[in-house]
Amino acid sequence: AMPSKRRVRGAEAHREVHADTTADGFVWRKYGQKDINGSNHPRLYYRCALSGEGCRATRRVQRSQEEPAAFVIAYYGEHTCGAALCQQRAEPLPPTVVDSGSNAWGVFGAVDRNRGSPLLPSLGAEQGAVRRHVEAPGDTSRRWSSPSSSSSYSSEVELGASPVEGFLDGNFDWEWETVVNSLSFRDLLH
DNA sequence: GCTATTTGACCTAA
DNA sequence: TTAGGTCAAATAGC
Repeated sequence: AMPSKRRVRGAEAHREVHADTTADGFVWRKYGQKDINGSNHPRLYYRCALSGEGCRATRRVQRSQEEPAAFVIAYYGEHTCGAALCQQRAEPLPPTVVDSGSNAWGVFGAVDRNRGSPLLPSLGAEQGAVRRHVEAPGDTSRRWSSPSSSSSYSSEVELGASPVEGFLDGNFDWEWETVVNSLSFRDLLH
C-alpha cells in the first residue's frame, strides 16, 4: 500500500532548531511550500538532495513569528544516505570541539551552500571560518556526548558561519539565536 | 536539454 | 470540513 502522504499530526521532529540561516551543512531540495494558519510566513518543505538514493531525511523551515529574521527548522528522519554524502563539503567535519579546559575552540570551514536562496541571510561567504567557543561548568570532557539533564552551558559561534552539521550532531537539540555578532547556543533539554 | 524551483492540486489525519 | 504535508506539471535558470 502507498505510504501515507501526510505525516501523522503531532509527530515529533527528530530535532528542531532556531537559526538565523537555513544552511545547515546538508544539501536539500525544496519540494513544497504552504501558507500556514496563524503564520505570516509560508512554511517550506525540503528533502535531502539524495532522496533518490533512498535518503529519507526531510526538514520543514518556517520563519519565526517573533523574530522574522530567524528560522525555525524541524528535521524529520535520518540521513540514510550517510551524512558525508549528504553534505557538500569535501572533507568531513573535524571534531566538534577541541577541548582545552574551560574554554575550547573548534575551527570550521565556512561553506556557502545555499547559493542564491532568497532565504539565506548575508552570512558566511566573506568570512573564512567559524569558531565555536564553549563555556561549560564542571566536567568538560563529556559535554558533547551526553550532557546530563541538569547541565547548563552555552557555545558561541563567530558569525560567518552557517550552523553546520557539527553543531547539530549528537543526541540532543540545540537552539541558537543571534546575539550581535555571535550565535549563542543552549541546550533545549532544559 | 537538463536540473532545480515554483505553485496549485491532491490526499488524509484530525 | 479544515489544515498541513506531498505530488507533479509548469516554469526558470544554467
